[in-house]
Amino acid sequence: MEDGTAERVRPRDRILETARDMFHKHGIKGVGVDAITEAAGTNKMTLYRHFESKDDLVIECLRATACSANAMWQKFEAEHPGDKLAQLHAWVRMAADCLLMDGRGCDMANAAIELSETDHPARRVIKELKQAQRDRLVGLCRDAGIGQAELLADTLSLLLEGARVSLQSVGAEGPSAQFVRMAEGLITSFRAR
Amino acid sequence: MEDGTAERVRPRDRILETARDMFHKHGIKGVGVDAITEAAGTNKMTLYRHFESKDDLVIECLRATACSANAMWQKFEAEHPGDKLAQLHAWVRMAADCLLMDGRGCDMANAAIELSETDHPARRVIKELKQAQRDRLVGLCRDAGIGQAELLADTLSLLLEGARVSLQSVGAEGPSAQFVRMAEGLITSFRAR
DNA sequence: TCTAGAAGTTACAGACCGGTAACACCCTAG
DNA sequence: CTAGGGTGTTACCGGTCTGTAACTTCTAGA
Repeated sequence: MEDGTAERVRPRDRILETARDMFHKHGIKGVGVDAITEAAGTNKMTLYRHFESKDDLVIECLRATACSANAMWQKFEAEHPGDKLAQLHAWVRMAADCLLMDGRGCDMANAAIELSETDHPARRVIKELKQAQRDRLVGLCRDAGIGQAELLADTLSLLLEGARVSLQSVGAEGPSAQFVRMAEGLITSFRAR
Repeated sequence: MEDGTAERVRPRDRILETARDMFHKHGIKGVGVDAITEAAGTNKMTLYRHFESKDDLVIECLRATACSANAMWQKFEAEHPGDKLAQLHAWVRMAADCLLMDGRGCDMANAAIELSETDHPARRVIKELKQAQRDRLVGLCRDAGIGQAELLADTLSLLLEGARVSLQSVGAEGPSAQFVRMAEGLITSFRAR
């Protein structure tokens, strides 16, 4: 029986999803493997049968996050096929929504801050995934016909990254409240050049 | 003997300075009080005679950081007395220098990310100190004769915050490398309005 | 020199952490 | 029905963490 309802989720996936959520909310060093497995309705042994170590689990969580981000990008393309400028505005809207909904920032950035050891295995992954996201945004800006595509993409990246961390330190009434206005203003300004 | 050489530093100050440095480099949850006291050439009992708890020490460290930031602002005023626009450019230069020199981001922001518990005592302090810095930058922009002073100040804030975290996730070759160009461009653009 | 308070030392409590071993269980494919 | 792999359970290891107690040593000031 292949279980058409698909109700039964594999322990590995449950652990991964639960860990993602808990790492996101409480930070990596803020949750232990015991808490994760308990919340996932399983146990520590099962976790260590599927993941080599906590660090390994962290890395898999980051990859899963990157995968979700990919889905976002595909949604942009699906909703505005071929219209790169509309996709760029959709990116801004999505970013703003994340700011409003979420409260906690980017998992990769948070992990990078928390895992300060320069040789931590997750650092490689974070760097490469962040780099991929950057390239994607640069590509989008370029395809949208913006001259200084790299500069706009990098500026938007920094603005979003800054907004996410500002949200956590100053709060929602802080500078991050103006994110959309800043981003849209920048796009207009770069398009006029 | 009042010790004119002032070589002898009080244990409390040694602990505070050492803790600041270590928290900055390795994060709050990344260093224990034992490591701090050992590096400060003292012991745990002395730490707990001067600070109620580790959280209390963290808060004092953040206040000390804010105090250092104040000194920066006074330096701007001293170097460019009355010339607010020059002080704004000095702020950009200082921010860029910090990015190049440091590698690790803003202590307050890092702490906010690490201490995810919403009721953590340090959160109040972080918020109020960050708010003060923001107000200061807004005031500088306004006094420099910029129309939309709040918007420029907030944009610069987010850019710097973003650059600091981007530095830790993507690295020095990432978007943060363009910080000065972005900031100067923004100032020019806002002045033209 | 005497004294009081600050600082150092050692040991410990109690909790949590990541990770492993041994064993019992269940469920599904053959 | 049966075999075997995935899973659950319990107990444990060694280490680290914050925080405290009791005691000794140092040092500055009268």
